[in-house]
Amino acid sequence: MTSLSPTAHTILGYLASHPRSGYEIKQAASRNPFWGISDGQLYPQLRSLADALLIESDGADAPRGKTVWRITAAGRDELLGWLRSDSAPVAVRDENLVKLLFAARVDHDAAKRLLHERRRQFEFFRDAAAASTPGATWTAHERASAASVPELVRDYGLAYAETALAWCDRALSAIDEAGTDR
Amino acid sequence: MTSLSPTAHTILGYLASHPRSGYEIKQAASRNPFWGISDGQLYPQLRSLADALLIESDGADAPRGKTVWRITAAGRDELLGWLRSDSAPVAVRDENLVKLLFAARVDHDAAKRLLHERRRQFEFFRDAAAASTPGATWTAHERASAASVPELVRDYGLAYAETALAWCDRALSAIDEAGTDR
DNA sequence: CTGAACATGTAAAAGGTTACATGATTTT
DNA sequence: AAAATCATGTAACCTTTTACATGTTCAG
Repeated sequence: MTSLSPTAHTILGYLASHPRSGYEIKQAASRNPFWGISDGQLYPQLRSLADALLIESDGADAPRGKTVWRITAAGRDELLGWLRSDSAPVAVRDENLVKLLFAARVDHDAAKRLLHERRRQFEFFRDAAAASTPGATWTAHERASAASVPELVRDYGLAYAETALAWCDRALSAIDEAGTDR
Repeated sequence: MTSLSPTAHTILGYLASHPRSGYEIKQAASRNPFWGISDGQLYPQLRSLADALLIESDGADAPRGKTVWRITAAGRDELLGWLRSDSAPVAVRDENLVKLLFAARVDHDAAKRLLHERRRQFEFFRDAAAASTPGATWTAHERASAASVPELVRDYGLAYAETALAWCDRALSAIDEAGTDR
């Protein structure tokens, strides 16, 4: 029936803890390295969630002409159903790594360049993950009932970044060794 | 002006080492966990690469009505240019992890279920990465000039999977501890 | 002879990004 | 007074996925 996209469900998830404006959802999402929500998608999705009666606004517009959205009971049911359904496998789009695979055969310097680029990318990723503590915006009650999952998720991001950075260093050494005897 | 998508460039990359049919590219891509190419995209992309004179086929159709494609000099230039240009940041779509973030507050059992699902996903991912040794299809000369990059890329996939699996176990213990005193 | 794997494609829809467009409020 | 940030939205485009459609060859 409803058949919402994962992005729509993610929006529902952000509203489950407390009401937020589109702008606030956007900011929360930008701190989440595992599911981005683009500008041009967020506001139309909010409309269609409202049309489906899964969220609603206090008709009264808050200070800066912003609209604060709140999840409905039906929205909570929808969210629960999503949380209990099977997830799509993790999908990674890693242009840098694909290039590296093809570069080695063709251009030794390009391979080194790519590994340095990769290091920069993952340093940025690590810093974003470190800053993504959603718990900071939660109420005391929410934090208490949440066990420590948000911290665990942050740690996952950090472990992922550290693994990637360590690998970059290993790969750079390996390539340099191979490069000395050309 | 060509302005090809990363997917088109990836196809070029697969053809750089040796000629292949669409089906063979499809298989190679399915073993690459870092850049998937879907069925409905591959064949149209091959057409447009051929129209742009970046690849060409031996008009003569091989055995099973398959078409073998080969990269042209212009295609090699295009590939080189791509390898040397900046890469899009790594993008991860991790539905399971996003759910987990929202599930903890709401449904303790759902969180455990998600972590077990995640374990299964990454066991599968690890096995796929272990099997993705593109070097196996290379000629001796290609392997010699490639340093050990494909092996490094495979190791990256394995390290990534192992990090994720270890984290699942840590998260499950943490959640179980929190769960005993509810 | 039947099923699995080989092999290539098309059409429609969904999903997502980018760029554009506008205006209010707060800080410097 | 300017710049930064807050705040919402639209339109066009691109990419990708899904489902469908078709036919061949090889192994059991």
